[in-house]
Amino acid sequence: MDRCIRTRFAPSPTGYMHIGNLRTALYEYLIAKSQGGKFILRIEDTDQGRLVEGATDVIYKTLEMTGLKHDEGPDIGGEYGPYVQSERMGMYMDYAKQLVEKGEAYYCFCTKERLESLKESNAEGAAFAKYDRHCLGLSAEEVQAKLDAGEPFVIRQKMPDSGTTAFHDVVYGDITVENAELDDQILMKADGFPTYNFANVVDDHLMNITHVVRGSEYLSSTPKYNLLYQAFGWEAPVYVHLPAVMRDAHHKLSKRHGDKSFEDLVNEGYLVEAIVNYIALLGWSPADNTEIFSLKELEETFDIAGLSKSPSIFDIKKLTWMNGEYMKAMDFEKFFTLAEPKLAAALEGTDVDLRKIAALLQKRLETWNDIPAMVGFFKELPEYGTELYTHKKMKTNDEIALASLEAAVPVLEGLADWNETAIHDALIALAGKMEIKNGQLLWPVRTALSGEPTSPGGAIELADILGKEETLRRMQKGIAMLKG
RNA sequence: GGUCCGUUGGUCAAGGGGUUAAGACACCGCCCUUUCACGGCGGUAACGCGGGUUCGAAUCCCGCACGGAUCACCA
Repeated sequence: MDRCIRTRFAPSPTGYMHIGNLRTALYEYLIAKSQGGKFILRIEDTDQGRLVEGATDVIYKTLEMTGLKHDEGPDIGGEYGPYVQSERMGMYMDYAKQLVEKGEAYYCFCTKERLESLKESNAEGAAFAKYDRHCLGLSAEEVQAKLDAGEPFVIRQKMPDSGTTAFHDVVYGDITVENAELDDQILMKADGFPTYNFANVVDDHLMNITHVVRGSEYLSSTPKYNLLYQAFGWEAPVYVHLPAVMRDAHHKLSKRHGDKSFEDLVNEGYLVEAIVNYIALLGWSPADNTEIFSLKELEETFDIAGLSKSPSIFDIKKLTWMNGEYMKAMDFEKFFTLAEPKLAAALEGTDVDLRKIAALLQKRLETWNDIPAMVGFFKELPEYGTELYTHKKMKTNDEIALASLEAAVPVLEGLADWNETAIHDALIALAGKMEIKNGQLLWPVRTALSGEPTSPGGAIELADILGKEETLRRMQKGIAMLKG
């Protein structure tokens, strides 16, 4: 009678989608979907200080763009709502009181000042100070009296005095800690709101979450979570802790330190599919060596056993490579549709054939943002030096280049039809007649036409796209430079 | 500092007692080619250290080192 798997993505609305969070969402989605389960979105917006306008929209938009479609959430409802944590605030106190009645939690009236002094007297270089359970000994009458007097209070979880707590994590295996290490953590704050840990446990249980998937930074607080489930008499979820996504060996990826968010990558010209594919492989590997996966294929292939324990460094170079693979595999019409705005912007004011340029670009483009630099010369011939005409492999130098260009001009001038075939045939014939290698003729032409050391396409393609008039003009310019 | 976790090439990683220790990115070389790229072929490069257990250890055990996480009335 295994329950249907339910995972949840519980982001706080910060206004952008962190790559690490997106990967967590992806794995949560895949764990559920690979086994026919449900993926739930819960917005954790209780951090009043960090509220950002429009931030929840970023979350919806990202899930939509990436295809991580949730089955339940604030925007689409579901039978376990509300799905926005701030709307659930009324429900936690009752659960905390349940625990008090069961003797699993207790009221604490200690002032912040007392807690502070506790820490200081305890400090000894060590930043660790357990609560001394000062209020645990209060009798029911004493508690009631303080409550009646309106004294501010918190509710603390009563940890076991001895023994150990063990739990199993799907990624990290069995983990055991001494209960003596555990602090009587606060469940309900003096303002009547639950702490994050407490709200999480209650929410996850109420939403029937079967697999709690989160960053490994929660590994050390998981025993407390587990004890909470036990205190309630609830079945604990399956835990799946994920290693961090790093910027380098020492630092997690962090927006604050300039690392790119999901939307930054999209804005920099990366394809959503490639980003998803790449981050799927950051911390997970399939049974075989496949690397290119659509989301659908991931849903079919994903296996929790492929998750790794150690952190992985985000490598933009590999993402870039993968992005190029997606570009190449794309249907040309789709590629053109996506590339056209960038092309049009870069080549505004010219009448070159954008489709032809796009066709040349598709096999060599890695990100959309590379487009302007690659095609700028179509609009305007850049300043360049004649050293470009010397190319060892093509066996060219200034002298050969000049001869080639001077010979090519009249040939091209005489062409009635201006198309790739005509240009190709004319130039190849000319090279034959001149008894030089094709490259010795074509390299100088390509150079004169582009003014760049590299270009998306060779002499023939460039001449075709630039048109007869502009081609000849640029060749004359080259001739003048070589003579000068 | 206590506790927990981690450690295979520069990066992602497979491999979990016997392997020439996969594959991918990056890098380098060669081929193809009108440049670059694409594509093809090839190359450089790794089991943190020290002890055990074993006929045999990257793999199991114990130490150590290094790295990370955590120890809030933050989430």
